[in-house]
Amino acid sequence: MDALTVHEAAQTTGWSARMLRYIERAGLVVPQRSPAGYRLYSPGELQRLRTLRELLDAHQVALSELGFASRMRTDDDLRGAVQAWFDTQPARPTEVPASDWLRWEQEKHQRLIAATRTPIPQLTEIA
Amino acid sequence: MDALTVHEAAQTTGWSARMLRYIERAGLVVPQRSPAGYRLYSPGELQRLRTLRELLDAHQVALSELGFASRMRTDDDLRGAVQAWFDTQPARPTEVPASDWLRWEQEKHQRLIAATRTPIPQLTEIA
DNA sequence: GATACATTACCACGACCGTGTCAAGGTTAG
DNA sequence: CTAACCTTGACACGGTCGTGGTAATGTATC
Repeated sequence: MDALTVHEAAQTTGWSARMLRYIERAGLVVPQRSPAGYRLYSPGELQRLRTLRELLDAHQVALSELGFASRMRTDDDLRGAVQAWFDTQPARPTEVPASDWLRWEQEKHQRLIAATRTPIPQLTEIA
Repeated sequence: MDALTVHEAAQTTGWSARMLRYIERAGLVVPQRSPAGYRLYSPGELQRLRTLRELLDAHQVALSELGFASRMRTDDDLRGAVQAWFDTQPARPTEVPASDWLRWEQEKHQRLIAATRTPIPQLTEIA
C-alpha cells in the first residue's frame, strides 16, 4: 500500500501531476510502473520529491541544471570530460568572478517568482 | 604579448566577442582586465575557449549547464546539498531510466543545430 | 584630435524551460 | 458498464538561453 499514483503523490508532495511527469523525464525521480503502466511512487521517492523543492528553492537551482547533475553522475564519459575541461589551465588565480553573476542569478530568480507565483497567496485572514 | 583582446580572442577561438562576454558572465572563462577594464585573454584561456566548443558539441551540454557545474565546484554548500539529495533513497535499483530522455535530449539538439547552424560547415575536401 | 578599438546597457528573435490545460484512449473498481 | 482514474501527445504562454545587433561612452594609437 505504500505506492501512490501520480495525483496522490502530487498532493502529498506539493507538485502537480504534470510536474511529476516532467521531473521523471528530467531523470530526477523515476517511479516504478504498474503492469498497466501507471506510475507508482514509493515513500522514498515521495521524500525525494519534497526535498527536491527545498533544494531548488534554497540554492536557486533549475530543474534542468539538476538534471544535468544527474546526467554527470551516471555518464562517466561526460563527467570525465567536464572534469578534464575544468582542470585545464585555471591560468590566473581566478581572482573574484563569483560576486557579480551571483547577483544576476538572484535577480533572475526574483523575476521568476514575481512573475510565476500567484501574487499574495496567503491573505486568508482579513479581520 | 600573450594576452589578446576580445575580438582577437574571438577570432582565434571561433566564438564571437559577444559570446565571450556571455561565457564570462556564466563564470566559465573569466579573463583578467587591463587597468582600463579591457578583457585580456591568456593563452590558457584561449585553449579553454576552444575546448569549450568541443565539450559542448560532443556531449550535448548547454552553456548554462556547464555554468551550473562551475557553480558546484566553487560553492561547497551547493555541492553538498546536491550530493546529499542524490544520495537519499535511490529506492529501487533505478532500473532503466536513461534511454528515453536521452533520445529526447538528442532530438532537442538536432532541432537546435538544424535551426541555428549555417548548414554544411565543413565540406572542405571535395573529390 | 581622429580613427579604431573597448566597455556596458538595451532591443530583438527563435528555441527551450517550467507549467497548465485539453484530447483521445487504456484501466480499474463499484 | 460507467465513473474515475491513468497514459501519452499536443497547444499555449511567460520567461530564460544563446546570439546578434546598436547606442552611448571611454581608451589607445598615430
